[in-house]
Amino acid sequence: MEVSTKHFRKRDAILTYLRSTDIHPSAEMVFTQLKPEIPDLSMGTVYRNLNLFKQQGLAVSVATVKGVERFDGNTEPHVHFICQDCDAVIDLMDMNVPESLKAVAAQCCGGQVEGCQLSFTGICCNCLDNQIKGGKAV
Amino acid sequence: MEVSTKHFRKRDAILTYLRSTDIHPSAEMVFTQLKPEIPDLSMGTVYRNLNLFKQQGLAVSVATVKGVERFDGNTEPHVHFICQDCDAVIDLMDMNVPESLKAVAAQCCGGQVEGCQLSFTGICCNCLDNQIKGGKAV
DNA sequence: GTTGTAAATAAGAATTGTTCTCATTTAGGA
DNA sequence: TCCTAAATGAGAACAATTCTTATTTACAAC
Repeated sequence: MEVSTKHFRKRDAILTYLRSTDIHPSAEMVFTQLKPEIPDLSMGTVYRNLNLFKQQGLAVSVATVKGVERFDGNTEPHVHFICQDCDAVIDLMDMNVPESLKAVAAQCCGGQVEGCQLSFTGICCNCLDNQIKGGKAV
Repeated sequence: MEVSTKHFRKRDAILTYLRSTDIHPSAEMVFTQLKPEIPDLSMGTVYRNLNLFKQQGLAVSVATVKGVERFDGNTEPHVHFICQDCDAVIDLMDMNVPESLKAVAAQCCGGQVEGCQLSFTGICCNCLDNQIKGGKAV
């Protein structure tokens, strides 16, 4: 009872993982996650398929954190919080970007607006806790 | 009538250029711009000082476009438009991020919000024009 | 002036994230 | 079985960035 043919097993595994997680993984995080169950997976395949998903609109690049691109299988535009300490990329699902802004942006620049991205940076609650409990002076 | 001592001439030149332009240059763009007037400038110095400015809050990193970090000497939070065709990063000065959003974000994630970034992607007016005039099919 | 010290720098090596190349495997049709 | 096109692994190649080291510079103490 195979869900996917052998031919696309890796591609499917990458997309499935991307859709199942909310950690907004980098290519390497995807690789590390899937390697144990797919021992002959290679980084090339991960990058190749992530880029393919971007082209096809099955995934988006949500941020570049310390030089590393982060991906999201949730292509609905939503807001992110990026922790400067642990590099976590966290969904702020309760917030949404005012749809009206896109129209305003188009007017401002006179061009054709296709996407928008709102993200906050700071220290996430976990890292805040650790800083206090661990006595790590800020 | 030297504005800066010889010791800081390069650092100052980089910051001055960064503040004088609105093209949101990459490290290489800064280098290329200043090299003619400062022939012995090196890329190491550009990167070193850009990172220093970021730490000191004199500059910010506004985006990573096709793997290349882009800088801004204007540290006031404002909105950007990124052209997917020519990689231009353009200020949308008429728009501003609702200050209230930051508070909402802090509530959402329970962490400490320090900055926020709103950017739109699409095709800028120049590239739109070129596509039409040049007859380049999309 | 000379000496000493710390910061700034140039040059290029090293590192790292990403893309490319090419030989191999696989699927599916003729 | 043969053929073709797509997917892949492995590692080379590439590009952006950081690191290393020797040199230069400013400036203060002598």
